[in-house]
Amino acid sequence: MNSTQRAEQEHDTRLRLIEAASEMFIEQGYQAAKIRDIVTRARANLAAINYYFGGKEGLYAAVIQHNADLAIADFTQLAASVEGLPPEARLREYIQVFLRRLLHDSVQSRMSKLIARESIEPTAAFAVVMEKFIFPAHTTLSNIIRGIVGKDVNEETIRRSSMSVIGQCLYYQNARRVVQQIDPDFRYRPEDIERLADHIVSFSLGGLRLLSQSRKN
Amino acid sequence: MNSTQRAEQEHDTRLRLIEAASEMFIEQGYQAAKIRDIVTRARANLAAINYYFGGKEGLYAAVIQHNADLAIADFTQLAASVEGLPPEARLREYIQVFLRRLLHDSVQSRMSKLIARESIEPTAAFAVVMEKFIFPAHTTLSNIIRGIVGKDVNEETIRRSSMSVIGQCLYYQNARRVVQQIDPDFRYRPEDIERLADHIVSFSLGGLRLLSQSRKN
DNA sequence: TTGCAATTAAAACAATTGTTTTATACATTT
DNA sequence: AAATGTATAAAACAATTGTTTTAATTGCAA
Repeated sequence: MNSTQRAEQEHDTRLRLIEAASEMFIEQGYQAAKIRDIVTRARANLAAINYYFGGKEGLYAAVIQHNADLAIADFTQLAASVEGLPPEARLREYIQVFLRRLLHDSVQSRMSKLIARESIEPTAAFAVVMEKFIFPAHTTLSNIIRGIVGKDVNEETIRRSSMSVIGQCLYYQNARRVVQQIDPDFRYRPEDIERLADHIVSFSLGGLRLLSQSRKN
Repeated sequence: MNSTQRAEQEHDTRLRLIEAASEMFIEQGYQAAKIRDIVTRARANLAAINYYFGGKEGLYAAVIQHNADLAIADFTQLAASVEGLPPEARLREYIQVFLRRLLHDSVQSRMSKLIARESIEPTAAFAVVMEKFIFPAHTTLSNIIRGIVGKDVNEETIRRSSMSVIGQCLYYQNARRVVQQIDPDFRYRPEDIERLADHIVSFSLGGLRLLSQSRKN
C-alpha cells in the first residue's frame, strides 16, 4: 500500500463515521444518538470515535463542520446562479433553488435539519454555522429584495421581508409532519416543490410590492 | 383534612411534577431531561414519577396532554376574538394575538416549543396535538383568508397562504437564535412584537391581494 | 386506638452508555 | 528482518439513569 492509498484508507473510516453520525444526529438528536449505533452503521469499532475525534462531542463538532463545508460550497453555487438576472427573476430563482435543496435529500437538507436542532437547542458549534452559513444566506436574499423594493425602503423592512421569505420556506422543512397532515396531497415530490415555489414567489412578490408602495423610509 | 383538600393535595405533587417536567422537556428535550432533575425541581421523590405516571414516557404524555389542554383553551379565546370583524381586520387581529402568545412566555409559547420538538422528532403524543390543536388553528386561519380572497380562489392556494402566514410567525419562535443574531434590535419585547405583527400583516395582505387577482380557480 | 389505604422516602437494581485500556494486525521504514 | 507507528479490535470500566422494591409516614375510617 503506497502513501496515497494509505492516506485514503486513513480517512476512510473517519469519513464513514462522520457520514453515519450525520444521519444519526439528524434523525435522533445528539443525546439520543448512541455511539455504538453509529460505529455499527459505519462498520467501525467503538474505540474509533475516541481515536479520531476524542469523544462524542468531538464527533458532533466534526459532523457540523463537515456538513457546513458541503452546504457552503452548495450555497455558493446558489448565490452565483442568481447573478445577472432582473430583480424579480432573481427572487424567483433564489426561492426555487433554495426550496429544491431544502426539501430534497441533499447537503442543504441535511444542514437545514442540523440547524433546526441547533436553533432549538444550540451547541458550541452553532456560532460557526451562523457566521459561515446563515448570515451570508440572509445577506444574499436581502440584496435581492433591495433590488425589488428599491433603495428608499428602510433596512428593517428589508430584514423582515427576508425573514418572511425564509420563514415560509423553512416551515415546510421544520413542520414536515404538520404539512403532511394538513395537506396530504403535498408529497415533497419535485413537482410539488415547484408548485410550492410558485406560490411562495407570488405571495412574497405581492407582499414586497405592497411594502415598496407604502413603507418608504 | 377533608376529602376535597385531600384531592387537591393528591394532585399537588402530580401537578408540580408536570410543571417541572414541562420546563425541562422544553429546555432539553425528552432524552436529555433527566427524571432526577425533574423531581428535584418539583420537590418530589424519585419514585413519584412511577407512582403517578408509570414512568418517564407516561410523564411526557401527561405533559403534552396538560399543555395541550391549556393551549386549546387559550386558542379558543383567540378564535372567538376575531369574530364579527371585517375580513382584513380579522387577519390583523389573528396575527397580532397569535404572535403575542407565541413569542411571550405563555401557555401558547410552551406548547409551541413542545410542538417544535415534536415536529422534528415526533412521539406517540403528536397525533393528539395535531388533532386537537394544530388542525383547528389552521382551519380558523383558512376561514379568515377565504374571507379576504373570496370564494372563487381554490383551496390549495388558501392552504398554502395559511401556511405562509403561520410560517412567517413560527420562524421567530423556531429560529430565535438566528433572529437574535441577524436582527439584534429585535428583543422580543411587546413593542417589538407589535411592529413585527404589522410587518407580517402588511406582507401577507400584499400576498393575498396578488393571489386573489391572478389565481382564481 | 387500630387498621387501612394512599403517599412519600430511601435504597437497591439492572440496563445503558461514553470512555479507557490492552492487545493485535498491518504497513512502512530503517 | 526488526522496529516503529498507525489503525482496528475486544474487553473492561465507571458513571449515569430509568425502574423497582422495601420502608416509613400520613390521613382517614371503623
